[in-house]
Amino acid sequence: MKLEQDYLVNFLYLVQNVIARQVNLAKLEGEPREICGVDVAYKGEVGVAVVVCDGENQLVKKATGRVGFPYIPGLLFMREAPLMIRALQDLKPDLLLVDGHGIAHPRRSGIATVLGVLLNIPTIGVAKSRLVGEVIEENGINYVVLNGEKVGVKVGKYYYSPGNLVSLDDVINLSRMGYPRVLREADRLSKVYRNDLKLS
DNA sequence: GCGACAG
DNA sequence: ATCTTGTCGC
Repeated sequence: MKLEQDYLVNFLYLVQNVIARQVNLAKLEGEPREICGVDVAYKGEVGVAVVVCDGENQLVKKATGRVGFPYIPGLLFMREAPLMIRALQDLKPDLLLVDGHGIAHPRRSGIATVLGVLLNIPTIGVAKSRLVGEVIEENGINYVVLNGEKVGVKVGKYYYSPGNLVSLDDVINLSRMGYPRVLREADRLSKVYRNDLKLS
């Protein structure tokens, strides 16, 4: 599968626009009790999604499967969201951190937003590099501005943006706590399981 | 046409 | 993301 300029891309853009319209940027209410992080590692065409959670009972869940969709900037969700959803299974975290952007996206529909809307849970996107927007400093905060609107913040080398059911302030608060442990663990474990793959 | 472009 | 050697700095 190597689509490039297909009608499928336009269709997926339409899907993202519909999802973006469902986003709710209301402030998170109360302290999230269970916070999870999700990431994916690959071994060729096979992907391993890992979810790591903090809270009452810490837990790790994973899902493995062949990934048939290619990586296309702006359509990352098509490549990784399916496996991430499988790894999450019936989990309903109070907050899910996703490796990638939220509304700091061309159509305000990054993978964190897609997961947040589809699963109807609070999500925040944490990316290692910029996809869109410009970074503008204001009152000591480096905002990611898109079309004149603040859609996220940059702290160090990381970009944080709302996925769904969280406010920009919630995102700023999280960004001030350093790179999330659950994400670092999800990243580490996904690679561990990836390496243990074609063996045991 | 050219450059940019999450993972 | 993944591949992949050596090198710079704390």
